[in-house]
Amino acid sequence: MAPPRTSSDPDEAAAQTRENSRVRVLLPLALPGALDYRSTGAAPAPGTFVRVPLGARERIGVVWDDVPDGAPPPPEKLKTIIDVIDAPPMAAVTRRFVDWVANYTVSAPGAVLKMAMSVPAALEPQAAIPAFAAAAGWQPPEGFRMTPRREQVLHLLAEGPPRTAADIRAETGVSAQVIAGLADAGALVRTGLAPPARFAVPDADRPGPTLTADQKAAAADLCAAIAAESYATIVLDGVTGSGKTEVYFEAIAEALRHGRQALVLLPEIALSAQWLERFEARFGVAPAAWHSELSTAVRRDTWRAVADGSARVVVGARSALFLPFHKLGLIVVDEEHDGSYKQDEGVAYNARDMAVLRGHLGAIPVVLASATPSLETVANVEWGRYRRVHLPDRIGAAELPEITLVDLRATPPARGRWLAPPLDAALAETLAAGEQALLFLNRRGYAPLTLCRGCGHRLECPNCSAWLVEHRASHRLVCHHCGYGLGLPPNCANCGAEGAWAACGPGVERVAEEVARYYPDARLRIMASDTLTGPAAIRELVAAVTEHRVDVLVGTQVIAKGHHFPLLTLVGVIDADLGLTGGDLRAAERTHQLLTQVAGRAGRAERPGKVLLQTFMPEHPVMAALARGAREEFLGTEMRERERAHMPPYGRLAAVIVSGPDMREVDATARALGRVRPTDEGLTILGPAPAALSLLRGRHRRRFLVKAPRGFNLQGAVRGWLAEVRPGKGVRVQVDVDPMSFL
DNA sequence: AGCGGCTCCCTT
DNA sequence: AGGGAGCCGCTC
Repeated sequence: MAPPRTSSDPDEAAAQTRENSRVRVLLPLALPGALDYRSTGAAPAPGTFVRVPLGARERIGVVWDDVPDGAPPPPEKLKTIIDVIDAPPMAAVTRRFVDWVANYTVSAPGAVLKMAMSVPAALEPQAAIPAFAAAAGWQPPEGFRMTPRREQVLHLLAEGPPRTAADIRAETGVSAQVIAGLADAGALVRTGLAPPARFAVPDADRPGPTLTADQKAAAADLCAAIAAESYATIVLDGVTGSGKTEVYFEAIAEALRHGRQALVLLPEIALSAQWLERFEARFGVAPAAWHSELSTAVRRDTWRAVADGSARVVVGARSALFLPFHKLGLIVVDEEHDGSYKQDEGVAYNARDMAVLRGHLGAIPVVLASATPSLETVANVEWGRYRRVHLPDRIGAAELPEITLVDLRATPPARGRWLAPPLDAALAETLAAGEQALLFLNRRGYAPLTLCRGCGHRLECPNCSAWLVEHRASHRLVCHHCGYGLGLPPNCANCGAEGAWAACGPGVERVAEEVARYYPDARLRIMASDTLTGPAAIRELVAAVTEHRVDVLVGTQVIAKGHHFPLLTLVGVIDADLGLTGGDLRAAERTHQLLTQVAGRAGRAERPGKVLLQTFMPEHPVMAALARGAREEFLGTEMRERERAHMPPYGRLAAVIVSGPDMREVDATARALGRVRPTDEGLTILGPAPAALSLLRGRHRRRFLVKAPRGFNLQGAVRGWLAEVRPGKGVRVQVDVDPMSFL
């Protein structure tokens, strides 16, 4: 390695360092930080995508602008950047976002970068479409015959831009031979055309549905925030059926008028057929969609279109947050309370909170929409961090449905049935009136537990501490955590009894069986995530319900999400207590949200809706609040409870999960962590304790819960703590900042 | 996350 | 000695 050349000329010295400079490159791998490379020639600017050698292979990374951590590697270790990728560089705001998310979630920046580089194919050179252009200054050579057809083609191309052979033929009617002949004569040159835009521009000024006075006021409020072009988080808090979607559509329209892109996050994009219809009704075209089921070609084109700004509105699942927006002007998080915004595997992040962070970094407004805002969001409004825009009423003549509790102790269902007499009667009445009913049970399959009548042996998953759920339609017993499945064994493995299996408890299939038996004429459908595979199936079912080809819909929580069925007047909740068991501190909040959303499916048009909640504990605060429509009261009580326990949003929480295939190794690592737990003032570390699922996918799990006051550097403390212990063989230590479950 | 390189243990 | 399988640790 040649020593740095000393020079008396400062300019020359500067040129020298630039020409052989050290460049930080972040790779989309779970490495602890960026790596240093040498660049021949001028150092590429931060954000540039570069191909670099890594061990024996090559990877594409991004030139990063962070400061070296620890001692930089000696110059002789540096390898040289192979080449610069010809793609728009990663924007500074995206780079900062990656760093912030990594920091917040206590994960490797490269692991976050991987989410922001999820489409490697988008960085490859874009294939141009072959086309012809008129050759500049071409003169007919000796012996060239200028036929009318040839002249026609030359005239066309002299006037306009290059065209494909197919376009030339379509516009002139000449044959392929004419074009080839002109190309041979040098009159036309082959060139490349950029592929046509995949996404049409939504029309912001297309007249949409007429808004109510409340909606107009709320929309004006959001539009003012867009026009300010600065950060703000606005909570769009409106009851189910109040038309929140149409309100934030106006904010999207305003962002479009300002030449900006808009991003809408939905909890489950695959289930949002109705949302897409409403978008098209308002803007005339479909938005760009982003979710896991896109084909690779669509994914690549969408990524590029987001990067070059031609995709103006993107609707997507949480991963859409990491798309390379060119000029983002608005983020909407619809159903912000929804648990599916939380990613649990890999980088554990909550897309709602990271959306707020992204808005902050990009100086753009963020809209959090919900009929049942999370306690965190309610608290942030109270503390003045978020602003609230309220829609108190349903639109049109629709009223919020009346919610009645069915006390299962006073009026239990008949033996072998799940519908108690009051719900059964209401269902009969609804069907007689020619209206639709929805029976809600948040449990897939036929029965959640199968046991042997002979010895009480339970069928459990070998890889998880969970029962196998019977799915009668597919004749299988399935683990809902790892996917393990088997057919029902003929004999009990424990006592050998034959055919002595007893199905315990109901799932949606079993409720549907009961409806089919007692209401043989009712047209019945089941809606659950495992019975509806793919957007087409969902679209079909939604259409069937909307067109009244279905009388009774039995479903899990997938039905709670935003569907609008005008003829649906009865909602029956089979087991309202289901989410309250287990003692999680968030259980009451989650149950209140879920049941409010489910109840909100009833009576969304002219006909009034009715909701019956079957419960063993009608006096429970959640049930009482639902029955009285006392949301604010419930939130107040719940908030005081959290404050008393120093739990979120009044305290900060992180879960540390230690997992591995060998229980002794897991326990050894957990105990080692326990011994060196930090003792900072204000910090409490509980554990190690068996995690909620102490065995999951063949891995034993132990868990710590780290509690800290608001404003405490929780991530710093956790990072420092974990760095002190080397995990045992096969053991992984994962951090979940702001866990959804407090258990 | 991969991949080389290491060890360990089995085979011949 | 030869060689394959699993695991550890490095990657600028």
